[in-house]
Formats: sequence, structure tokens, C-alpha cells
Amino acid sequence: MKNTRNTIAKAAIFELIKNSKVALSHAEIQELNQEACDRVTIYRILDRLTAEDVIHKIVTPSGTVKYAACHHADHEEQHHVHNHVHFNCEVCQLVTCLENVEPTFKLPANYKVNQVNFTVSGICPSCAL
Amino acid sequence: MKNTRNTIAKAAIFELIKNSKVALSHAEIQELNQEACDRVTIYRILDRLTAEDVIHKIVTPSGTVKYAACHHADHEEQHHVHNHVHFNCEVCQLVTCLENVEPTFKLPANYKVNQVNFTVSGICPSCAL
DNA sequence: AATTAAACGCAACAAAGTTGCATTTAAGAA
DNA sequence: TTCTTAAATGCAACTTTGTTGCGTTTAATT
Repeated sequence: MKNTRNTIAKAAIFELIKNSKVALSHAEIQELNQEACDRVTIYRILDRLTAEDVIHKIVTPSGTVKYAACHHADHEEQHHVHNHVHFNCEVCQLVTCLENVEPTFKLPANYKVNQVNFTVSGICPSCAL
Repeated sequence: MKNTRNTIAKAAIFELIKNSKVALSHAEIQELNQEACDRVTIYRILDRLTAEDVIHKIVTPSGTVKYAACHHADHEEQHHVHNHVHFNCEVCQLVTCLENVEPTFKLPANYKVNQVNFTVSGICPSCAL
């Protein structure tokens, strides 16, 4: 893998994502980061963090892209597959990782899986009250 | 539901999607339709067809939006949930509906599901040869 | 044939993401 | 510590994707 550097901007953005209980979009990250770095830089940092497998990309049914921290053990060698469910509340719009919900399914023969994206939309417990 | 009309453009676009073995993006539909109608009109037709539940929207892990025909029985009354898996081949880029693959999963209490988006990326049997 | 609201085309706009290039900077080497 | 250099950044420009408003056209009913 290509060398990557630990820059201030990268660390700051990773902190934002790691400390957030919900997945964040590029726009949200930019705002939370107080415009401390360029729009383009954020795109590039998100790409790097995703490639390094410390965050993962989530695409909601409405098409918005969000990012969340990975919670797998650091020592895992192989590229992690994020096969847990992401819940997208239609009321509060928040996207949360349901780390414990891993769907089971069986593909026909000869399909090779590299990546999965399981997103469920609906109403979360908080908004259902 | 609001009245909808069967226009030439709508019928043409529905035919394109229905006759395609793979899910189509807006750009692909526009090209296949020979620019016979406006870009905006295609967006509006896709929205209508989706609302009428004769096509469904698929969002791939890379964030591209595609549309595929629905193959459920016409007489179903309730709004259909497309809980089958969509496979996105990373080589040929084609997105196909695996109608028979329906993942099972169990959400924590009090989550209400309205919509699901299950997409798996990898290599399809044709490209694996 | 007349009516009317849905659908359309067009222009303008907004949001999201990409690319090229000159400048800055992190991190290892001297 | 300073030197070196490739990674990272900022900025401008651009593309792609999706939206909105409005005047005109057209499908479907009367």
C-alpha cells in the first residue's frame, strides 16, 4: 500500500467521525470541522481513511453518502467486510450502525463478494415515541 | 393517489427498464432513449414509475443510482418492499436483481422498516471466468 | 369539441464529486 | 538538526447529478 501520512486535518476528521454516534456526510463533516480545510481535502481524506479501513462508507436508499468509524479489532489483517445493517431514520434522518445486526443470505454459485451495503429505512425507536 | 397519465415518454422509458436484464442509471436511460425527451422529464418519469411501484430504485455502494423493473404480482395492494439482493459486479459494472436472494435479519425492538436497500459488490459469475 | 390538470421543455440553479497544478508539509535519511 | 521528496493541501475550474419555476403542450374526461 502507498505511504500515508498523519496530517492534522486527517486526524481531526477521523476524530469527528469516531466521536460521532451517527454516520456523517461530507457536508456535515465540513461544517463540524469549522471549514478548517478545503472541501476537496475532505474528499481526499475520506477516501484515504476508507482505504485504510478505519472508516466505512454508507449509502442510504435516498442516495446520500455517509461515513462511520469501523469498530473491528485493529489487528485484523484481511480487508474487513462491513456486513452489519445501517438504519436510516426517515424522521430524524440520522444514520446509525447496528453493529450487531448482520443479515444472513445465500448467493447463487460463483458470485464473489467483496463489499456489502445493507441499509434499512424507516422510523427509529426515538422518533417512534 | 394523484392521477397519472400514460404518456409516450413514460411508456418508452418503462419499456426500456422492463426489457433490460440489468438495472439502468438515468444517464443510460437517456442514451438508450435517443434523447427523445428532456433530461428533466426522465427524472420526473422515474419518480412517477417508482411511486407507482412498477420500478424500484437501487443505490450501489459506490453511490450510483439505478432503476429496475418490479417483478411482483400486479394485484398486490400494499406497497411492496424490495428486500431482495442487488449484485453490483466490479468488473462489468452491471447491477442485477437477485430476486430469489432475500436476506434474513432481526432488528432490535421498536424499529419500523419502510424500505430496504441490500447491495452486494464483487465479481459476477460471467466475469469470474 | 371543450375543459383542465398532468406532463413536458427549457432555462436556471444547486449539490456533489473530480481533476490539474503549484505550494506546503510530514517523515525518513544524511 | 537540516536535507530531501513524495504525500498532502489549497485553489480554480470543471463535470455530473439532481432540482425548481414557469409557460406550453397534451392525455383523459365531460
